[in-house]
Formats: sequence, structure tokens, C-alpha cells
Amino acid sequence: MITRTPLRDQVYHAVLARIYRGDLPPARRVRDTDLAAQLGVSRTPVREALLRLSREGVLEADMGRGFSVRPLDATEMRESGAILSTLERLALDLSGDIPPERLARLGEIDRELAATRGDVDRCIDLDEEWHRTLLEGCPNLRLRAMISTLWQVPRRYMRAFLREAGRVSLSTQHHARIVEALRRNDREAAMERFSHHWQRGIEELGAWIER
Amino acid sequence: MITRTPLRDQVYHAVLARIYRGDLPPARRVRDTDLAAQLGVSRTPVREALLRLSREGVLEADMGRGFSVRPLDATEMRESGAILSTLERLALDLSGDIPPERLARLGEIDRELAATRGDVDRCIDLDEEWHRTLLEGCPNLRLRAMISTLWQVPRRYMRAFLREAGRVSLSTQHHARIVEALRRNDREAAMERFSHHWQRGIEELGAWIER
DNA sequence: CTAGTGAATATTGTATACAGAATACCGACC
DNA sequence: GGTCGGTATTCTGTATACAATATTCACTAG
Repeated sequence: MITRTPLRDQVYHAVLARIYRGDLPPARRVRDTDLAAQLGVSRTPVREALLRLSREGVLEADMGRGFSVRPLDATEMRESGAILSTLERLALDLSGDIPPERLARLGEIDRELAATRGDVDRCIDLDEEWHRTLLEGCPNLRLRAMISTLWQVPRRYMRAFLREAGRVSLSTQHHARIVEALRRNDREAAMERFSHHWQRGIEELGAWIER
Repeated sequence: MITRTPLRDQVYHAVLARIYRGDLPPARRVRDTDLAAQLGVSRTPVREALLRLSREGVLEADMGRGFSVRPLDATEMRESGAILSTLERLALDLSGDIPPERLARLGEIDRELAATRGDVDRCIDLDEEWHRTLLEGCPNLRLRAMISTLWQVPRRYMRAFLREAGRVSLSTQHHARIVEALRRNDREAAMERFSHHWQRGIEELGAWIER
């Protein structure tokens, strides 16, 4: 199966990677000509990727003044967090019973997350994979796609937070408690703990940004 | 205050207008060259608008085969409806108490909606304005922006439905009951009725699509 | 020495050009 | 008559070109 990915998508991921790597810090202007030169493509696919990123809230686009990396902002964090939290709860609600096999995988991911110390990127990937795995039974594909897109925002904050604060979040304990409730088939408790998990995470990140 | 709107935004709205007007029916291919010629601009801003529309779910984009209007599909309708319903409930939840002035405006819109017979476009505009007014106190601006974008999808379905089925939905009664609960400051009941309103609407449209 | 003005430069937004892929059309063969 | 194959054309995806706006920096006036 060969796949021809449009350049705009490759550029999209390349730009995200640079932002996550810290190569493009918040408030940094992003010049399409520079990126085009660095990536070895023309301005057209670069601009298409940048326009998409601004619609997703990663970049800002001022008419006539081009693009810049959106500065970290506690309000944006909280707003996105509230939305994402609600949507993930909806997804969990729409998911039928979680099969034991998936619960086992969740525990596996969590164990690996607990064991990973210091590698910020790996931590975030694992955390997001945990959430994705939890919700992969949700039949509302559009919802899952939206959640996936929305993760762009908190991921930036988590990365900055973990990198600077140094310590890994205590989310593994929350995860374990959620999985435990799901094992007991106690949807009520699981949902409650899931909400709490999100709320705590948002608070923690928000407080850190306003340090 | 002079405003210079990027061409891509104008094209975006122009394409939406054509879709709503029925000028671009579902499954119709959308050729950027045609649109560019019709609108008197070049392909670049047209393609930017089309890419945005496909990310928003109004169009489909197949690699190498360009764009087409996404066909009406009960599943998509139900999926988007579930998301939008949840997000609007969140927005209502985040809104503080609705001031009497706004409640009065809601009643006003609803009366006008009840009086409008036959004019499909006006009905949909009023319905959407009712929802927007209800939620305009929500402090989560990102949420409101997202809701506004997401409305693109159900609006297409409502338009097709009202146009074909001929009759205006019975949403005014639901609206009135929600406003009544809000007047009594009974958030619980208002939320309950709001959920019910959404659910009924989604069901009605879904059943019609599968006619 | 600072504020303001102006030209020079850089960069965006839009238009056009080009190459490759997909579709349509047409004829030949079964 | 229907189907397969080849060619021509259309259209997309990407690159480049151009015009207009924003930014920078130097220079002048106060």
C-alpha cells in the first residue's frame, strides 16, 4: 500500500515538531519563506499548513503580519481543557464496556509511563496514548478526530510544564484509579474520576503558567 | 474603521452561501478553477478556503481528486449533533445566570421564529441566533468559537430538511420551555430540557435522512 | 539626545505557471 | 455489442512571480 501524503500535511507535522522541540518558542514569528527554504518546499504548502495551524489555535495569524507561535496563556489552557475534558467524557460515555484486553493495555501503558523518568516527549506520548486507548471504542469517529485535533493545545502546555518543572505529573495514579473503576464496571465512579483527573491536570498547568 | 478581509475568508463565505443556496448540491465536485473564475479571484485563496471547509467537514478532499460537497449522511449528522449538543450544554453550564434582558430577547427571537412561515433561510438564521443568544454569556470564548464553527454541519441538514419537508420544526415550543425554566432560575430543568431539545432535533433530522 | 519622517528592505497576500496524475474519450479487438 | 487499452485533455498539487503592505533603520529637526 503506497501512500502519497500531500506536502501540506508533512509540513504541518514538521512545524508542530519544531514547536514541540522548542525550536519555535511562543511568540516567535513564523515566516513562511524561512520554513519553505528550510524544508526544501515552496511557500504554497507551507502556507496551507500554517493556515491550518492557526485555525487549530497553535499559531496566530494577523492580517498582513503573517504568523507567530501563540504565546502560552492560562486562559487558553483552561478554555481548551474544559472543552477537551467534556468531549473526552462524552467519548467515554459513548464507548460501550471496555473489554478486558484494552484495560490490560491501559495498565501496561501506565506502567511504562511510571517507569519513564526524564524523557518528556515519551511521557507526553504515553499519556496521550493512554487517553486514545481508553477512548478507542467510541463509535463517534468525528468526536475522536476532534479530540485528536484538540490535543494539540494541551500538549504544548504539558511539554513546556514537564520540561521546566522537571517532574512527571502524578497522572499515573489517577489513571490507575480510573482503570480500577472500569474493571469493577462502575461507570459512575470511572466517569467521576476521569473528570477529576482532567480538572486536576488543568489546574496544575494553569497555576504553573501563572507562576 | 476600515477592514481588509483576506480573500480566502470572503471565498469561504461565498462557497458556504452557494452550498446553502443549493447551488452546490451534495456529492457535487467543486473545482477550484471554476470557483476562481466565477468569483474573479485566483486559485490560491479559493484553495485555502476549500481546504478549510474540508477540515470543517463541509467538503471532502481526496488526494489528487480535489474537492466535493460531502453527501448528507445520517451518521455524520448524529455524530456532529452529539458533539454540538454536549458543547452547547457545557456552554450553558459555564454561563452564569442569564440576565432578564437576554431572556426577553430569547422570547423575542422565538416569537419571530414562530411567525416566520415558509422562509427556510430566515428560520435557520433565527434558530441559530436563538442558540447564540442563549450562550452569549459563556465566558469560554474558544468554546463559543468552536460551537459557531460546528454549526456549519447541522445547518446544512436543517436547510435540506426544512426545504424538502416544508414544515418548520417545532423547536419554538422547546425554546419556550427552556426559557421558562431559566426564568424560574431552575438550571437543572433548563439543562434537562435543553438536552431533550437537542436529542429530538437530531432524531428528527436523522430519521428524515434515512427516509 | 529624542522623536519623527522618509526611503529601503523584507514579507505577506495574491496571481500565474508548470508538472504530474486522474478522468474521459475513442478505437480496436474479442 | 461489450470490454480492454491507449491517448488526449482536464484538473490538481506545487512552484514561482508580482504587487502591496509592514517593518527597519538612518537621518533630520527640535
